[in-house]
Amino acid sequence: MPPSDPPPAGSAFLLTQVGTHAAQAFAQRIGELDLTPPQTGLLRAVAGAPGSSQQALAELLGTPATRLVALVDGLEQRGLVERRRNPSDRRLHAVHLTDEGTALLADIGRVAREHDDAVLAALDADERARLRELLAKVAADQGLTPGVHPGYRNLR
Amino acid sequence: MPPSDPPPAGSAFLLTQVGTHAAQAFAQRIGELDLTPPQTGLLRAVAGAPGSSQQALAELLGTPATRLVALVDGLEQRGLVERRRNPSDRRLHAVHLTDEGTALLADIGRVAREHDDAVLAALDADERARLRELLAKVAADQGLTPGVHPGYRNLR
DNA sequence: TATTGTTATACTCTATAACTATA
DNA sequence: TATAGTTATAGAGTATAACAATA
Repeated sequence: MPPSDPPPAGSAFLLTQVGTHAAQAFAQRIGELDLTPPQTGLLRAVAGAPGSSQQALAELLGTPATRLVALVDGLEQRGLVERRRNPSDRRLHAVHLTDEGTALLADIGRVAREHDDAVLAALDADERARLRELLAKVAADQGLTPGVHPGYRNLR
Repeated sequence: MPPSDPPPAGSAFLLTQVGTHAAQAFAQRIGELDLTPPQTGLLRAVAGAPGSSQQALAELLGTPATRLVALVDGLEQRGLVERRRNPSDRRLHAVHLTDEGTALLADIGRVAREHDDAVLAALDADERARLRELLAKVAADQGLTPGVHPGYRNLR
């Protein structure tokens, strides 16, 4: 008998299973801040490239511009981001974090670290580092943009 | 400078990112067989426990019974599964694979292996085994049912 | 009265297409 | 005529609740 049988459903199934679980757990946890995962991703994107146009953000996240409008609407109504018109090209809406948005981003970071610890509770520091290495290798090979969740991608 | 900085977004983010990508890639691939991921999961569940009632399947997958009705409907119309009434308790509908369903399951296995290879192309055999180990450890700790995708779970 | 399965309905999320304003 | 953003509309997927059949 070989030392270990081939996995019943494949490693990628395990990856999907655990990844989906992690996504659901994060959604629940970030819900405590009254945020959805897409909103959180947008806040992060704006923080990483302040003043981007909505077109640029849509391009970065890989989502239709129309979806971005609704997302920005929600965050703007809550005072987390603001649209600023560009005087030299009044078609553009530059999106910026407000002070409140910046403050919330710190809370998001804290929640994300708690989430990280909870999901990876079974692994020690070395194992987490090893997992991160392996996943980073796969992510790079698969052409994933660092920090951008593929849930925005238009698949049709 | 320390040997490695803490990850910018956390390892669990990477897990979610890669896991979501894997799920999307699988959805696309299994679409070639005119199946959705939920349908695929149900076919596997029926294969693993033939003759289960719809209630039992719903319980196993963690989904409302009403959703199962629609899923079984779709697969039954395509001749992949069949409902058999239990003569001793005519409320129950035992779900079984048809011959066609069994044949399709073999195709699903082939597609799943191709998917596995494509997603994990960046890793050699040892690395894949290590990744599988780490993910299995996390999955067990997080209480995930082996072989059952958490996408069915009712979260509200 | 309890349980299995079904149907009816509504809600959320997202995409496609038409529209407005600026250039 | 082209581009940024918006609004209107429709579709897929899923949940909740009411219902029918059987026990």
